[in-house]
Amino acid sequence: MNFPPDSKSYFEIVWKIVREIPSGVVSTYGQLASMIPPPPGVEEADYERYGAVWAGKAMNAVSSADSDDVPWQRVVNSQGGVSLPADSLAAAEQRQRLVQEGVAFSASGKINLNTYGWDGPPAEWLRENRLLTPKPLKKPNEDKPGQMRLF
DNA sequence: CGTTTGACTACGC
DNA sequence: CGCGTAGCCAAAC
Repeated sequence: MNFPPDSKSYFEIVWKIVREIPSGVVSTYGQLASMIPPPPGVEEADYERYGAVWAGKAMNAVSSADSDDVPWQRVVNSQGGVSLPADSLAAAEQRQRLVQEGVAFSASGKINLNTYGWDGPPAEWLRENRLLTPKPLKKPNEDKPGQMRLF
């Protein structure tokens, strides 16, 4: 399917959402896309598949646009890892910025989304902006409800 | 003007 | 748990 007819406008929406991500937590490309309704003329199936790619392009466009206030470092891939070339300067900066915010990386360079994953903006904010409920950053398996920890 | 290349993911080994 | 692949297309080379 084609790139959104008005990619600039799509980017703006992505940036708007990213600005809502609090310090110390992270979102993913897929989660961002899940909050944005499919642009006009885009089949839902296609959107589900490539929405994350568009979110990535939106992030790619950040530094070169009037979007310096977008906390781009808080967007990672579905596995909780930095998606820039591992040896790039930008990747190093992203990791550093996140650590500065208190986000921890595992030995393999991944962030535990169960701990640092974003739940999304308040329902009211979503409604005001005509956006959808984000897909959870999952793995309900690890923090078993009902299983209490004794210290 | 043909090729390569992405700030993605889910899926299969 | 890690690596490769498909699907898709605009842009940079």
